[in-house]
Amino acid sequence: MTDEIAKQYNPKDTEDKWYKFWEESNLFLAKPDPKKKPYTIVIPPPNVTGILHMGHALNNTIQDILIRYQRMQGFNTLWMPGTDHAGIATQNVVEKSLAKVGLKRQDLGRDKFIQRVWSWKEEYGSTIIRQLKKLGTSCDWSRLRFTMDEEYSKAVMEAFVRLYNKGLIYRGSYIINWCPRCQTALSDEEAAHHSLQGNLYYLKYPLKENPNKFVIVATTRPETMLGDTAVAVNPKDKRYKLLIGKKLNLPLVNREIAIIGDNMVDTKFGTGAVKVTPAHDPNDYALGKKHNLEFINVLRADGSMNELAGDYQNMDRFKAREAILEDLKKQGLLEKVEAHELSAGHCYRCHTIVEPYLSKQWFVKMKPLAKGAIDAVKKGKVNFYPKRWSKVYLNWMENIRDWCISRQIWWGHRIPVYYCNKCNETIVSAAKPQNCPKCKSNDLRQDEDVLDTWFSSWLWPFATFYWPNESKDLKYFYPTATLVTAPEIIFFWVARMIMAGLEFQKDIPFKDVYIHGTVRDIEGKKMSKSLGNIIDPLEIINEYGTDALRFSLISITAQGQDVFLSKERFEQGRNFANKIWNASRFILMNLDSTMIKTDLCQFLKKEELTLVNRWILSRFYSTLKETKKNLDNYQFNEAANTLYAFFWHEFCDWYLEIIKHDIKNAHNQLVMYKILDKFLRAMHPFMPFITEEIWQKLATQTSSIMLSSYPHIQEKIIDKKTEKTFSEALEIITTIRNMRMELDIPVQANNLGAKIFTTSKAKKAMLESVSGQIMNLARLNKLEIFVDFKETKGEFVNVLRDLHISIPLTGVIDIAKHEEKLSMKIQKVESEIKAKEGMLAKKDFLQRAPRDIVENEIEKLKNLKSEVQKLKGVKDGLR
RNA sequence: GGGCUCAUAGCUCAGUUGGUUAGAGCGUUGCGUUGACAUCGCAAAGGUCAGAGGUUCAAGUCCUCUUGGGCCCACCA
Repeated sequence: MTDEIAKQYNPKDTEDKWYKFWEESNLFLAKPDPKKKPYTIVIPPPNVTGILHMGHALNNTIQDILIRYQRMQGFNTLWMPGTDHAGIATQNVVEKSLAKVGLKRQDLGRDKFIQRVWSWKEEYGSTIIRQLKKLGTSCDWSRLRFTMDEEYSKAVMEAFVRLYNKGLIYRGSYIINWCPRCQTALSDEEAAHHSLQGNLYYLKYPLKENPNKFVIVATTRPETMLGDTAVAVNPKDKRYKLLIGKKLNLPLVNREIAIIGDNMVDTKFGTGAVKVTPAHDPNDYALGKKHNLEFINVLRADGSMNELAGDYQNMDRFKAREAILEDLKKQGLLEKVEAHELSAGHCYRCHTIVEPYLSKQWFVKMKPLAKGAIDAVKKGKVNFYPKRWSKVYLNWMENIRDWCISRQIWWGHRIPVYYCNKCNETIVSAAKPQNCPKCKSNDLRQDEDVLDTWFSSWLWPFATFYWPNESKDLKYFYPTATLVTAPEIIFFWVARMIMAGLEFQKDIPFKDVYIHGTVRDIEGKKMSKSLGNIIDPLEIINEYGTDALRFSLISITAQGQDVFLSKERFEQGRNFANKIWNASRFILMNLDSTMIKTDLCQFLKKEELTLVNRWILSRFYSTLKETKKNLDNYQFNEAANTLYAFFWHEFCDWYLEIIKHDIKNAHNQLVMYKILDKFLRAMHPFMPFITEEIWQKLATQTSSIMLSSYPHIQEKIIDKKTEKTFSEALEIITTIRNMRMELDIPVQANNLGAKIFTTSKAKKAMLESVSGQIMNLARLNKLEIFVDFKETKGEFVNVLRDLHISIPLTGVIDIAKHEEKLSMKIQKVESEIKAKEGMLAKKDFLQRAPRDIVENEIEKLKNLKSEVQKLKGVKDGLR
């Protein structure tokens, strides 16, 4: 065939070329076809601001493996791609670039700013898509979606209106998580709790009736005291019982506040008296509602103190904290300060400490939506892999709280709610209404807020098919097969998609959820820019190739386990690619083109294959069976490593080395070609580029390996007996090689004769059938096989289980060393014998263990005993 | 406070219904290059499977506890 194949595999020569070919040949395209079964995956849409990191690389490699595997298995596969508008993140990026020229978004105004974001998106938003293509992902790019597309936005509006009309969306004033930097509300999930070292401050509030007496309260956020409207104690607490109903004088602001009693107060924490700030703490909010307290908000949206904060007005909340403590101290009202570990919510976008903040927001009632989503997982309609995540999911679902969906930013889906400026009527409508249905005025204004980004992403599995239109595609491809994602977005996204699917499509969005691990650095730290421990996938692709990246990543990803990465890890993938390359190169250089047209089955009807070929074919199909089983169970590392071990250590190290000496033999020609062909197909989902490149060099039936079928398991060809016989021959070869080493006999000297002594005629015949291979690889010029062991002077004898193996004793041998080796082996075997004897002496074992296990053990004991005897004989013969 | 997860060779990790002699990659040591591959080959060394108890004929694998990492959830002011 071709004789101009490079000695080393160079990914750069192949990757972009084949990707372009696949795309231009429309091989990723999917159309509904009633004759075929669909297999759909929707991509977790990366943020438009995203740049490819290892998490993406892992996530998308797994999806691509599934898609390519199922495509080759004959499914009508669709991998739906797209990007997410990522409201806060994208707005932040554009605001930053504005800040560089000294502008704020308010300077532009809403419409101009949004235009700016769109043009930013046009320019940079497809970066991540280009990068995904470098990974080899076989998405149907003709369907690329964006969560802010017109059609998609319609779906978002529709979902809002439907939920509102069902009474599942409401507006109200509640304590929400507020990010003072982004100046927007966040959902509970977007406020990530991290513990931090803070203080517990003990403040003294004087009693009104006797300013020399105090109630001491403990707080971690002293600045909120400006908004205190009560102090609460537990009515059962003897210390404070009598004070309930009395008044305190709130320091610094000189406001009168009451002491109230409530069972919620923990008598053991702090002093047992708690300051109540209903506008700045969720607990206090509840108390405020219950006891009809005043709600005094002392903060502005940007985290500075407002006009109600008196002297502290305009100070940042943390500056105000210091000032207030200073003043209290001066007045002798700071009792003490204790170090205290606390946990505070942090904005998941900018990591600023969020403020519990009272404001008017839109919410989704979650309990009614959660019900079906809980059942779906409990009844196994949706399955998590690994299973344990279903517990995490259920625990969250069962304690679900309402979802704050309004954001005070500009980039996003504007809430489809309009207010009449005349009569104050609220109108909820997907499209802007002409006039107020109540007073007919056309003076309407739209709600200023936009929706949480996740309020659009939760519709992803069906909104990408233009829901609410009942498209053919939606009917055909929904529900999808598998969702592949990371654990941190189970709540954000997975759970909500299940709820949305059941609510709007009346069906689950996907059957399986595969949760992979987090990619970490070698010290177990999460990879992040700020830590500077990032391994850039594009750099790895550049240096080692995409297939190397994909293979290495997959081979170390045990199901759902975190991945610890160092750069060297990718050498394994590169080396493997090179190994595949060179083995293929060898085969191509030696392949007789007439042979490859022969059909294996036809050939097998006429002839029985030689042993070595029966062996490798059996090994291949055993490997394939294992691989498919692993893939079907989402055990990607096992699948990859099974193929790796077969190809490298069985096919290359043994098989090719054996047939090398007789490569033109028809059997060898046929089998090496068939196995390479089938191996490439089995490997293709993992390493798409190199497999295509080699496939194209083989004479092929189809234009792309992508269009070929995944190999089918040929159960009839799996022959465990042959596998066993052959592996024994391989062990004999290793033993003889070791003996040569011990005697320092050079491999090149092809003048060594060996003898094998066995114990039965049957075994002799079996060994004779593989004697050619043994001679070949042990570099022997003569091999004699006998039934009974006869000691011969001047021979170097070793024992392999029930066999004696001997070669002429040339030169000097270190008898003492060899004796020691034998002794150690004898010791080991004897201890095994002892263990087996103990086991077999137990009645319980004989009675309760399955018969085949018992028989197996008896057989083993017999063999061990005979082995130890032989070993002893050889040892005695040494002197 | 609740939950999850990890501890197996020098290092990073596999080991899924309990049943041969616990595996891989890297690293280490020795040998090897006149045509598949040094991104290679042949071989070797290296493990009380964190500790204690239990279930079982049989435990790296199941149960309980202990120790030490990591993670998630939670309105402890």
